[in-house]
Amino acid sequence: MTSLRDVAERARVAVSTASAALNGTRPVAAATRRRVERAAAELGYRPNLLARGLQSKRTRILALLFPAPRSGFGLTEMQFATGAAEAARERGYHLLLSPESADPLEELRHITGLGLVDGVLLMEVGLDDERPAVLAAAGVPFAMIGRTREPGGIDHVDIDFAATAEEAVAHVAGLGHRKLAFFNRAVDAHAAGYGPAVRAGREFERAAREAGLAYVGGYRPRSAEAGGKAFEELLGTHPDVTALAVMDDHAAAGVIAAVARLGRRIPEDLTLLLVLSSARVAGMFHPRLTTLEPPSAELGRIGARMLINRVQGGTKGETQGGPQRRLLPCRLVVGDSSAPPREGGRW
Amino acid sequence: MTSLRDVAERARVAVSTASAALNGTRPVAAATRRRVERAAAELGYRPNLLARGLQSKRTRILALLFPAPRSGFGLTEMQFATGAAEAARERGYHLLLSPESADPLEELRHITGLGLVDGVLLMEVGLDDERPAVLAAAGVPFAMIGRTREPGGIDHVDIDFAATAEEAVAHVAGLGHRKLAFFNRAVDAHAAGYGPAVRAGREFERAAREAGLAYVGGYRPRSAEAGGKAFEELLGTHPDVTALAVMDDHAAAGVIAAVARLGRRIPEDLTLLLVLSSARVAGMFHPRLTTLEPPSAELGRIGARMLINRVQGGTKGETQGGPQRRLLPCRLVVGDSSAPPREGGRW
DNA sequence: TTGTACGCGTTATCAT
DNA sequence: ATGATAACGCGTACAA
Repeated sequence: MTSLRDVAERARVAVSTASAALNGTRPVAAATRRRVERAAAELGYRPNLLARGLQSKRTRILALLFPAPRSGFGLTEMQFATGAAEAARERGYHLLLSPESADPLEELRHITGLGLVDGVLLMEVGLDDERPAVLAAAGVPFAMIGRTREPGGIDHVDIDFAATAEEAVAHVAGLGHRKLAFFNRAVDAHAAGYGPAVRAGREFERAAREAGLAYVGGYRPRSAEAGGKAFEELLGTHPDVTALAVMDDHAAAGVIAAVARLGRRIPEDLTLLLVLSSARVAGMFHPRLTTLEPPSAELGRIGARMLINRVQGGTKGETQGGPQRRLLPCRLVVGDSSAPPREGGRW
Repeated sequence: MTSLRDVAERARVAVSTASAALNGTRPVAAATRRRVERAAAELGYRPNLLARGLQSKRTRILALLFPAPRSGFGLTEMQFATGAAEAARERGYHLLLSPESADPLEELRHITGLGLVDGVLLMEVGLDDERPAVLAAAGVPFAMIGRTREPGGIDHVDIDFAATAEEAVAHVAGLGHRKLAFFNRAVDAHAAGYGPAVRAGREFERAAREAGLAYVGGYRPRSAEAGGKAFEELLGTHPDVTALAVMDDHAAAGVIAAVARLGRRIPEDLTLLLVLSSARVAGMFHPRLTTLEPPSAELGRIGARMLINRVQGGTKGETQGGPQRRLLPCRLVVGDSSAPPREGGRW
């Protein structure tokens, strides 16, 4: 391991001069700087992050608190990590993947107590998540992908459910549909406060009403079987439904199967929207489903950037001011499951 | 940040004694140790990883080199990361997610030059991957998830394609099928040396032959459309095919659509196997596909453990010996796409 | 403009 | 068994 000392020796300057020359932290004669830079290049010098961090109290390492993969945990959730890692690298930071154990709060205290990370990125934030309070109390910079019920002054980036629902409703209404049903994601017992489910449900209902569409909600199938069954129930009470948005991949598969069983077709008899899933997954269905794809990697990227802003704000005086908030709509990817309703068609 | 010095003062001992008491690195009187431990607990002391790493030359941080998510990059690949992160945490290590840039080799030199990580975990290893050589030359401990053409003495964990193919063939043959076709994964131009595709292709052919089954290979559809087209071509030359294994999710979707177009059914007219995909994805198809699911998280876990063994082997004298190698078969998850062939059925 | 000296928090070495 | 002290590699006052 070649150290700054080696570089200094080779350039015939003091270590502090070498440091200054490379970091530009104080005026250095042009000639000297060049000697140092050349020496550093020749030796392939890399500053030791540990030593630098020990001294400067900043490691340029961020932690992403990663929940244990539950069911319903898909590709999109995982892309938070890749997006965040990329954005971090672009700004000279590193991302630590911190899997959450049984006791997330203890995990949090652990990872922050080590002095290893400059800040923490939270994902899968529950409406009543306790982690923000712990972090705030500990004085650790953090940002959220997702948000609590009242994010207040906390930096966060989340899906813009209102805009997403509006776009979905506009798409459906534009095709001529008059009644929209929505199958929400099943809430795990412990995750009753799952933000996306709550917000999406609320916003779809609101958007439909504002667009003058009849709306049917309340279903939360968690499997293909449940999806098919929910759909049949729905037809029992609302045989005039012609459009359905589903927020669960498996439930959508069940709906497709149910439609086929009934001898009907998509999209002729039903316009089907897949909500919060990747176009990659939607493309595996037959027909290819119209999708509202969350900008997962982008959420991760922006979350990381917010956190870095916050971390640097402490010293550099940037972004010192108010909280950073950002809401991103899903992208509507129109597939082969969207079509105008049949004239006077009923189930 | 409460430091060891604070603990020492509170326990009225020297810093070195406090260190020894907590780490058991040298004999300490029971009473003294208890005083130190109590002081540490009361102060909520956490050793500073940076300082420890600076001194001991070991950071207990591993880097997972993460390729830029290409197409064909799915949930299973991402589970390497979560598995590795979990295993690392269980053994007191941390996992750094290192996205690969345009120049992977430079990336490698960068991440290893920082003195930040004790070792590197490689994934998506190409048959002629250059990274192992770079790491070996740099003297950086590493392990691979996947393997090069000749892994030689390099620690690695990979899918056992031979056993996987045998299990698939046995399943199909056990149902009474006499002819098996295999649609391999499309190879990206730059990834001509993609191990899983090469090995799976070879092993399926071998396993079929050894089981006395006729075999048709050579197809590499990369999309749903291509999958459907490939299937129709296949039927043109081999109308007696009754079983098909597909290693690409989208291609499988295309095959399902093509079967429906032809007015035939799965599994009655075709037994369809999805290879190297998650049961979660397979469950979204209709019918639910029989799957050969790779043990992705387990691969990640074992890879991380191997790496940790290797890293610690340097000092502790463990695992000093030969290379660690481990091959894990995929898990056969029988779905609704498997059935005996129709009597005398032809396409 | 440059060099010297100290400290970050820890472990390791050497006395005691 | 314990305490003082020297590193680890770097940044940063302060002195020159």
